[in-house]
Amino acid sequence: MDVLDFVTKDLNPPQKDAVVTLDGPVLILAGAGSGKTRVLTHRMAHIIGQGVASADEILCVTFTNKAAKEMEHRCYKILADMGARIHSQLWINTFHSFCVRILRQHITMLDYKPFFGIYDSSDTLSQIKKVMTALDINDKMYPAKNFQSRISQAKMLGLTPEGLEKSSKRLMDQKTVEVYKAYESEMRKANSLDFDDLLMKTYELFRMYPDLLKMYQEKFKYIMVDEYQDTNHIQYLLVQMLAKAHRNLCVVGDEDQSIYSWRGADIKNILDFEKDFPEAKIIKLEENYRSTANIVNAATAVIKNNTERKDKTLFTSNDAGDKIQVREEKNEYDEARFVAKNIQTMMNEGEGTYNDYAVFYRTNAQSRVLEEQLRTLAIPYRLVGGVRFYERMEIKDILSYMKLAINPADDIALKRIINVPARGIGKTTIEKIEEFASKRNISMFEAASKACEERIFNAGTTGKIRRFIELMEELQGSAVSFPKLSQYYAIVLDRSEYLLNLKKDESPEAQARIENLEELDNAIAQFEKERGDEATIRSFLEEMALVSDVDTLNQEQNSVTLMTLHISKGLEYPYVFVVGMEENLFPSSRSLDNDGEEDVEEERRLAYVGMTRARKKLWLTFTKMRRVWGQEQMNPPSRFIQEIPQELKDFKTAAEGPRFINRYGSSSYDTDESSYASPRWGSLSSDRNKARQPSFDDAQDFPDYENEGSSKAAFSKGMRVRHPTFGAGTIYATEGTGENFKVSVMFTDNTVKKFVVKYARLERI
DNA sequence: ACCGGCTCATTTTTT
DNA sequence: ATGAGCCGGT
Repeated sequence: MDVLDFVTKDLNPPQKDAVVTLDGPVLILAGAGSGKTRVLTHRMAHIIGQGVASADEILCVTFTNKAAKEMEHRCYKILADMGARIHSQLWINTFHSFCVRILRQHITMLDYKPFFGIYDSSDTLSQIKKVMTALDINDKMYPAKNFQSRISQAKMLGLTPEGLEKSSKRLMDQKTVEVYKAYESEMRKANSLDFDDLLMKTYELFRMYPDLLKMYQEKFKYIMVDEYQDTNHIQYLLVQMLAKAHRNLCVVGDEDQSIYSWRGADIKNILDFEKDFPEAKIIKLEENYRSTANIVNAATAVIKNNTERKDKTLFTSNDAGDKIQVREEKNEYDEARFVAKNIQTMMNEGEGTYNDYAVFYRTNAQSRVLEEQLRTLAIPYRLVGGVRFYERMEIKDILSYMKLAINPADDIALKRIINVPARGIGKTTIEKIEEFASKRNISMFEAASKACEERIFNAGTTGKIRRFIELMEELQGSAVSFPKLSQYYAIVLDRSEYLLNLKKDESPEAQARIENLEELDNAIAQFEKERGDEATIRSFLEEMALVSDVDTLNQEQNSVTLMTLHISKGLEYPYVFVVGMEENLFPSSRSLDNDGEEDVEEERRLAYVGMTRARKKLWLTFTKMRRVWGQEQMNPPSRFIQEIPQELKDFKTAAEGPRFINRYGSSSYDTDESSYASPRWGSLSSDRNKARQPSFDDAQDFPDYENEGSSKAAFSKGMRVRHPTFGAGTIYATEGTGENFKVSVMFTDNTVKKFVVKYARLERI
């Protein structure tokens, strides 16, 4: 069988079209359950199988590690089935891991040291607090969280501090600019990047070095972006930038499943794709293979109420199946019991396994009651989301030891562990070190060491600090001499006396922490197994920063899944309960506040996402009364329930008193209360890696790229230069020699950028 | 340096 | 209702 037959067999016509159309921009509007991943993987296999491009000339970007892994797995599988040989690695990444991959190679061109650290949002927040202290900004009047989100928003728009300054004139923004600037310079000192930086710096890199960009533009002959409706502006810019040379950009998404505008996703990116690429081919995948007809039709009816969407209608040839079960209960306890009882009953009737059931809710707080009721009926469940593994205190602590050992400039890591476990180095001492460090413009680690030499502290304190420094120096040494990650982990646990301290403590919390550290040990073992020689301390830290949940790695117990509607995207279950379908909860009251219809539309998309997760049967429940923040509230049933056509739903109530029956116009409410009337129950490596990866310098594909600019006439202070992206400017500082010769240029708009002359296309003017 | 009580906020979550 | 984070007292 030839490649074409192989990759298109068992596909419907639009799917086939999507797999076959390789050249030019393609927009695939993929409805829920329409076989999107299948199309993407087959398309990749098609490209590789036909030999149009090799595996490493295709860039595929997704949003979550999970999606990337799944895609990679399926892609390798079909390639193997096809008998295709792959000679290089596939570039299936999340946006962030793609950027890390680029930056790991080229970040020195942005004047960072090669092994930058990655800060998660809590590290970022600490950093912002640190900066605010230095700037003497009151945390009460200006909460650090606000700055964090503003800075993040700016970065998602691709705005540097200077860019932000120009773009806005409002008062608070002036402060934001100030904090942003200082934050930026602190991050540079710490040689670390936050999540937004990963995207932003990559964008900057490509803007500063057009030749480098060109190399990647030419390398990636085909680009595919999954979940395009969730891209934010900087991601959009990156994609546009990379796709420029070949214009072989294929984006896949569903505007009806855009539920992340509140974190910067811009639905316009998908809605306006045809404006960006007028020659784009539009392919709609509208046939749903997942759900019963009743579910598909109900979801379709709901989403039809949105105005901001493309013309796309989901259909299915599946059986009608059961009607949507709409259920009213008295309060959230009864609602939870209804869910638990139904699962129990169905399980007793032999309907699937616990894994087949999922319960979705709008807010995390709703999970508690559900958990109680499931426990009461001894139904195993697992909660997805909530506190993430790597965000747990003990995990972050130990990782901070490792981070600091590798990057002594990481002040945030140092502050985290200098007195954990307690070493008698108190708040005052830490503040003094911090002050000392900022005065001399050195890292806190250096400052601590200098402070000891210069007898800044009394003998006792000096001794304590000395011991900490010695510990860290030892760990720095071990990082080199014990290259095996698992060994190193054991050393850190031991030498830091972290584990010892927990073992002394006999509280159940300490016990749980020890278990988590064991879990981390397992994760490390797993990581070593997967990566082999590449399982270095650095690659592990990177993995921990970029991979969300270790929990999902192991346990495969049979249990009911509880999660928010947001997390449910991309998943499917035979039996789904969506609870709390009430106005002001879902749609949330916030979305109703501003009378903008936009916000409600996003909630509606969320409802659509939730409903379309169900394969066989869907329950939607609401309550007459619910306790929210200690207050009893009565809310009418969600508009989304009412938007489902009468004939598709089966309404029952177990709540006495006035009913919302008229809102439904439903006549059927044989309450079936008997079974629920019972009284309520009780409460309830660096160098080795370098050698392996082809570095920027030996990019043989682009011979002229290398030579260009490298031997240009010397640049010196005061010289006027022109940069292809930023225009004219003046050199006001130079540093380094030979390959490392760098110049700082101030452009006409007062922005300053530092270039590696060898790679920047600077022209004298 | 540590603990305990107080205030406050509280959609949604990835990386 | 609940938990996290902060301030102030010991």
